[in-house]
Order: sequence, then structure tokens, then C-alpha cells
Amino acid sequence: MKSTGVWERKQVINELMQGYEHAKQLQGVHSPSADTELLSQSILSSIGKAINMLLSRDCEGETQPTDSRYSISGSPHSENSNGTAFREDECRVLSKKRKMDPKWTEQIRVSAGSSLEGPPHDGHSWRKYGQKDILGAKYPRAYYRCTHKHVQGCSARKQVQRSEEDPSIFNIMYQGTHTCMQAPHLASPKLQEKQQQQHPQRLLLNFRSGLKVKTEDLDTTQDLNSSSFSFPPAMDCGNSTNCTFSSTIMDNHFMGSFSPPFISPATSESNYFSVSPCHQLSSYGGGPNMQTPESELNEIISAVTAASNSSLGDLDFHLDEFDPNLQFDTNAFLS
DNA sequence: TGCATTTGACCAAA
DNA sequence: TTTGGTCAAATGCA
Repeated sequence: MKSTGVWERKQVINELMQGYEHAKQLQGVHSPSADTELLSQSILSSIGKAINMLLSRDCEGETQPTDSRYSISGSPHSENSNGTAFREDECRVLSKKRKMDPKWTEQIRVSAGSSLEGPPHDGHSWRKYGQKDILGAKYPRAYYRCTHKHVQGCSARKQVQRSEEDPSIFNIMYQGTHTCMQAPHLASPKLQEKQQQQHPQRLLLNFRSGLKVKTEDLDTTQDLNSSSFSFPPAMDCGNSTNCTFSSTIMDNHFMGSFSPPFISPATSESNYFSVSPCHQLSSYGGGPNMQTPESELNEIISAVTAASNSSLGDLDFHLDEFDPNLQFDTNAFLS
């Protein structure tokens, strides 16, 4: 029985790898339009996630075969030189406090134009409550909590830290789920108007950022490398409808195409693939952006999921049976 | 004036 | 004792 499950997963992973290769080929074929580029990135990202999901294991009482090696981007996750990277040892490091909160990480690459503004908003209102230099880390870590913490008792928090290796990448660790309502009608009209005036292009920017679109000018990071870097004010959206297309949303939709039992927030990333799920899977339904109905994303999501669903659709996964010794170096795809 | 950010201090886990 | 996470007073901004 167990060997059957392992075999099935290997088959699925092989299929996904093929899909990944095909998507890469497609990326090289199509005309260099922004839309198709985004789609290609999304497909590659999603397939990579699926692979990593299969490679992931539950943290509870088990070692974690998945780590930075499985980053589909090929970028190692050496956020902290002391080894306590955002993703590695996530279960251990983050279990210091609030052990019951679901946690997951994302890595978001900001576009060149917004690289100094910090990570794109994710459809929720965040209030910064602290920033701390992390031992061995080049950049400080910023702490955010939901703006509606006191009003609605929302316990969602997130930590944002710029990647050392690629300053254009923000590691965002979410902790807790949003219980607040940030529906458009609850957001301040004044704020909405203000944001629209200030950042009319933000929607597109965030969409691109969430998908980790390749930035055109990644070399222009001289300022990013400054040790005096500090995080900008939390981008406040407050309007989940107008500020969507965050990576989390994309991921949630993507994840939604799979069977819930093995969906985990821990794998919810824009383009890099996190360690295996560490927390209650049942809490996933209350993820950070689950209340954001991006019907307009359906087309994109369906396109993204189609690539992987073709192989996954009818398969029944049992990650608890997954062979821990089966390891894939997905970096091999990124040559 | 109200809200958000900054930043030093404090607390708790390892 | 060290270090990460949080608190809260001070400060800034619209």
C-alpha cells in the first residue's frame, strides 16, 4: 500500500516536471508580451509549487526533506547567515510563541520600480509594530499586525525581511489568519480615494510583483544593499477588491484546485516554495486572503492550474506515505 | 487631532 | 545569556 502511494507521487512529480519543462519551452516560444510572460511565470511557479507540495512533509515529528534546494527559482534561502532562514527551521524557530497560529511564508520579488518601496501589499491592512535587526542578517526584520487587531480582534501578523541574496525579494512570513473583514464597504472611502490617486498603477504592479515578474533592472540595487535599509510604511490597501492579485490570493486560488486535506499555508508562496506544512491544515480556510473574491482571476488561475491538474486531477495523495528519501533538485530545471 | 511609524525597552524561549 | 518577538512612548505626517 505504502509503496503504491510513493510510486503514484513519483509519477505525479514526473508529470509535473514534464509540465514544467513544457512551460519553460512555451516561455521561450511565445511573443514577448507582458501577459504571456506573466502566464508563463505563473505556470512555472504553480507547477513548481505542486512539485514541492509533493516533496513536502508534515513537520510534526518528522524531518523535513524540503528546504531551499527545492526552490523553483533556484535561489537559496539564506536570509540569515546564522542558518535560521525564514523557511528553514520554520517550524522550530517560529514556534517560540503562538504555537497554535498557522504560519507560512512567501517570497515576493518586487519590480524594479517599486524595489525600494518594500513588498507589495497583499490585500490586507497592516500596521507596523516593530523592526528588529536579526543576528547575522543583513537587513532588519519588520513586524506587522493587522490594522484591525483591536477593532475586530484580528490576530493576523506578518514579518517582512528583505532577502540578502536578492534584495529585490522580500521574505514575508504570515502568522495567524485574518478574522477581520476588509471588504470594500468597510474600507474608508477616503482611504480608497487616496490610494487610487497615489498609486493608480499599483494594481498592475502588485499583480506583477505577486507573480514575481522578472525585473528588468535587478542590478540597480546599490541602494538596496545599504545597511541603513529600513522598511517603508506598511502599504495599506483596505480594499481587497481593488487591491487584489496578491501572490497569496493567487496561491489560494491555486491551492483551491487541490484536495484540501493536504493544502497548507506553508506552501503558499508566490514563486518560491516553502517547507512543508507545519500547522493545522484545517486553519487554511481562514488564510489571509480567503475573503477576496477575485473572479477576474479565474481565467488566469484556470490556466495556471490546468497545467498541473492535468496530471493531478484524479489522483489521491497521501503525503503521510510519501517517501522521505525521494528528493528532487528542482534547481536542475532552472539552467 | 488622529493615525501610523519609529525605536528603545522588556519579556520569554532556547 | 542570547536572541527574537512584542510593547509602548515618542515622533511624524496629513
